[in-house]
Amino acid sequence: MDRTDVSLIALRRILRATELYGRELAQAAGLTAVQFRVLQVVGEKSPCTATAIAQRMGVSQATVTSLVDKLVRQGMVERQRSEKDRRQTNIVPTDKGRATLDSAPDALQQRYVRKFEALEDWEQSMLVAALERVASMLDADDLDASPVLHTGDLANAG
Amino acid sequence: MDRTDVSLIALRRILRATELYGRELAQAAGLTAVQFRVLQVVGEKSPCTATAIAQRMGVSQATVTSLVDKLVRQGMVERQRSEKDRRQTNIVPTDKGRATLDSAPDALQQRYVRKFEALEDWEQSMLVAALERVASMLDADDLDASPVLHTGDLANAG
DNA sequence: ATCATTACTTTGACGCTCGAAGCAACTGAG
DNA sequence: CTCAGTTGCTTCGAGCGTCAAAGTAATGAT
Repeated sequence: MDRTDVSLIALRRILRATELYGRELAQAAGLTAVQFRVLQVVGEKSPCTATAIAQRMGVSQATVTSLVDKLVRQGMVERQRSEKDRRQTNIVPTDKGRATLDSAPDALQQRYVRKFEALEDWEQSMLVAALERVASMLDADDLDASPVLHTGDLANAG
Repeated sequence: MDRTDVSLIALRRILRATELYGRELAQAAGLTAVQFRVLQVVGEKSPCTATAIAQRMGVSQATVTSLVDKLVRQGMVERQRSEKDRRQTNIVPTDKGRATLDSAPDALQQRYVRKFEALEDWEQSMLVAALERVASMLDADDLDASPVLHTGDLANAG
């Protein structure tokens, strides 16, 4: 087993961990992974249009509509007709939605952040350099990326 | 933006890249990401039972049955009753299935492998150490991990 | 023989995803 | 002002992935 394989295995462990994390998270919140992800996006930038969410998540508008429907039905978010442009619908989290976000276990990300911040300064630098290196080795061109871990569809967890 | 955020963003880029890769790959092969993943697993360990695939992929047997059905319908794999234990069904790739595997673009992994192997010795060591570090920061307990990149369901890519 | 276990398939239900088509509102050219 | 084009979102219809539960078949232990 050469080093290339070892590095691929480590990558796979990373993917796997985030995948499982998504399911865990969703289950704990009573939502699916993707629904939770929408809630996260809405929570980050509160007056948030459907199109913005779609672009952010890399899915179609139709998909967002369906996801938002479900979140509305569960009282997590609300639709509000925009005053400026009445074609737009702003999607805002309800109190319940915010509470869900705050109380989400966030086990994985928390664990990661805690461990990361416990590292020595030079170790942090090394990890950042390595991760960015790997990222650039993997992706051709780039897109927005926010400091929020999530697992995409992966997750069509049923 | 502190270093923790930077590291999270890099992680997200990695996840995103592998996610997109899965779709690309699948589309090129005329299969979905998950179907292709099954084919990969079958290709790796050829006499392969449904249960083995299910465990390897972290899904239920029922799901594997449904996925294998689709691969059979497309002539990618065959079911063969085991001689030893006639409850078991061995799933083996057909010639077409092997051809599909061989000719799969494998763009991302190829790109990664090529770049990784072009690195200096010490750089490889550094990356491996960093990736394993991150992996251990993310996953609590571990499971099998093979040197094959993929994106799980995540993705229920439709 | 019989009962429990194992391996797989079937069934029914749900979630995610999309493209296409539709509706409502805005915008710009004339 | 008006009409055509564009934009933002929703609805509809369809396919895929996923699972739990129930069913079938074969093995194994007693």
